[in-house]
Amino acid sequence: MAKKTTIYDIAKALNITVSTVSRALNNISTISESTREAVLEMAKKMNYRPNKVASSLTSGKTYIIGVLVPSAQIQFFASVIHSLEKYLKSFGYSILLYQTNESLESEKNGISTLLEAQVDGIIASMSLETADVSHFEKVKEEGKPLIIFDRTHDDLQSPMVKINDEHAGYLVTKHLLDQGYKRIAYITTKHRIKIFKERYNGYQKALQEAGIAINADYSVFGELNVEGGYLGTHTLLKLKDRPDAIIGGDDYVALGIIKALHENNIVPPTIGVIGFANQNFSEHIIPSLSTIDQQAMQMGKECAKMFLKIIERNHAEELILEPVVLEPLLLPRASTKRS
Amino acid sequence: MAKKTTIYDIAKALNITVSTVSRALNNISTISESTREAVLEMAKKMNYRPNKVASSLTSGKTYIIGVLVPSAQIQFFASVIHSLEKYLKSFGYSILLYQTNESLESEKNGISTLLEAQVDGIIASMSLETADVSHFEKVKEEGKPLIIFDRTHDDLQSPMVKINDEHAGYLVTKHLLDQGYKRIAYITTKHRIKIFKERYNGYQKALQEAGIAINADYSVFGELNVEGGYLGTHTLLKLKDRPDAIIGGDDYVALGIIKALHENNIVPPTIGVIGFANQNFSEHIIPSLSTIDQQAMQMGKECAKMFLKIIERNHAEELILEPVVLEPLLLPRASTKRS
DNA sequence: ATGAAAGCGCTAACAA
DNA sequence: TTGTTAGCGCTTTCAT
Repeated sequence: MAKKTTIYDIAKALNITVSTVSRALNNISTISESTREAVLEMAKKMNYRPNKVASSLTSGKTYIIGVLVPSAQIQFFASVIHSLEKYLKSFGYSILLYQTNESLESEKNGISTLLEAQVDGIIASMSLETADVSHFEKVKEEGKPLIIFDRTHDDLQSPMVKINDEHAGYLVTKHLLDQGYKRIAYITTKHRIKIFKERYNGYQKALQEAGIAINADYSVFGELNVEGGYLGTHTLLKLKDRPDAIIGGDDYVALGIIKALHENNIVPPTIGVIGFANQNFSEHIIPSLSTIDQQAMQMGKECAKMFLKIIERNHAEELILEPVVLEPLLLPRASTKRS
Repeated sequence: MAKKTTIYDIAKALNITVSTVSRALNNISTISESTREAVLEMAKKMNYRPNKVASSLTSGKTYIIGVLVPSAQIQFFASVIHSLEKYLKSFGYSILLYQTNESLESEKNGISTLLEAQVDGIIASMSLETADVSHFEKVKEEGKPLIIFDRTHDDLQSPMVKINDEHAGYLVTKHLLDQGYKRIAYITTKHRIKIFKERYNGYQKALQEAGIAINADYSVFGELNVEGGYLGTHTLLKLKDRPDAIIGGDDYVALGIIKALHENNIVPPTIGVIGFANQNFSEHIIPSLSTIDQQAMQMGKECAKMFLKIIERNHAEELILEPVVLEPLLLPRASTKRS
């Protein structure tokens, strides 16, 4: 590979100076149309490709934004990433990805890595392990915008985008009650992440409103996956007073619930089953699974918009924006439909 | 935010020069243990954070590698991204993500964006639209490694990682034949992407081997999603000589097939159904879906390994590595099981 | 083992 | 409108 062309080469070829070339390339006001065109033409002719690293060093802006998530393999996060990248790209930003794999240690490293890469900001969702959040404070110490989405934390004051999880829990429970279910169980995670707690609160609230006493046996805390739903259901089926509906902490849990019920020759909605997250399979399994849409795409877009808004008024650090709270969407389907 | 500490500040504080600090920080051989420790201590004390942008400018390495995929929302790609990031991270690399959304135009922009960001290499899978591949050549012109995975292209000579798709198609068909199915249909995409063609070739090959004539009516070309499978199945069910098994171009197509069968009160394996991709729901739906595992995680890891290998011997451009071809894995499950 | 000094490619005052 | 000139923070010869 021949040595790469720089603005110096263009300047030399045109007998002008680098600053003029720079101005032409960046389309800065005070430049004559003729030289601008000449520069652009020569740039193309010489196969010039701007070096963003160099420009970042001087300007202090990389146009890269760090995205820190538990895992790109979790569909919800994949959708948020998709949406973030798609939207931010149109504003000239790229996405530097870091996965924590639900580890606090890795999360700390992630913050460091992204900061060292001089990202212009970080959009993050916490790992399940995260209790202490001081590593996130470092982002703000560097004066860079930090936006937290979905998995938030009380100790961290920061702009955030989330969904109304309590309402999600409420909606789900209310829906089951409306369908005539009375003994409603809930299989969820033992983790202390706020959103799961809030959903659970919504569940309790709906039951209380309906004047139904909360049966402790109906709350099962396990893993948030197919296995968790499966095992939890077996526990529930052993009860003298079996539930007539089960809420899964997410759609995978719900899948496990359906599987376990099936083994006992029970097909929803005989026992109603509902999940959270609207995974792309949920609509298509048989019976189709009732669930809550968490608006991952919308969430990505809102994060991006928030980031851009903060970047615009460049005294980011000071102002704490109001959290954006998206409304969960109930998707009633066959698995809860009593006709 | 106070001005950030640089190696200059550390040098001044310790009354040594920046070069010494740099050496200490980078753990370069010719440094006395005592000064190394002193530097490290002072660095910590002064809250020093290295600026990778600056070091990239001099060293010419960013330790960022560009990942260009159709969409992070497609689970296969999400898994590859997950795997890539996870593995490469342990070697000090970060991932800059670019999605083409199946658009050629966007793919070209992606290559430019990544190159301008001075990535150390690009790992890519082509968009469905991609016929001409000249934009990929630019990566190599800059002397940077380009690794193509899964969706490859005949015109592009480059290190690649793929799976044996013809064999995947063969395996699927052979499995159905072994289960006693005879009239095997195939619902796939009209797109000319190589992998789909190859799978189809495998299907034909297996039928030929079994001495079964290929019935043109049994090949349906539609969209590669649930809807495609659903519509395709309705077409197939109208045939006088109905198929007794249907292969779906991927697991979503298979989901659509099952859905359509269900509406006609047919439950697999009465008509056998099998897919490709082993989506994470496939194992858990009822009946569980037979499919092919495409080893997304493995593919990510192989790409990463290949990249590292090329980077090591730094005369990358010259050598074309042998393609890594992963073997597809048949996962026979209930949807095809004739007992 | 350490220091001095020249850049990497670009931006952004300040001058002209 | 264009040119001059410092850097940005770090790496890396070449000296010492």
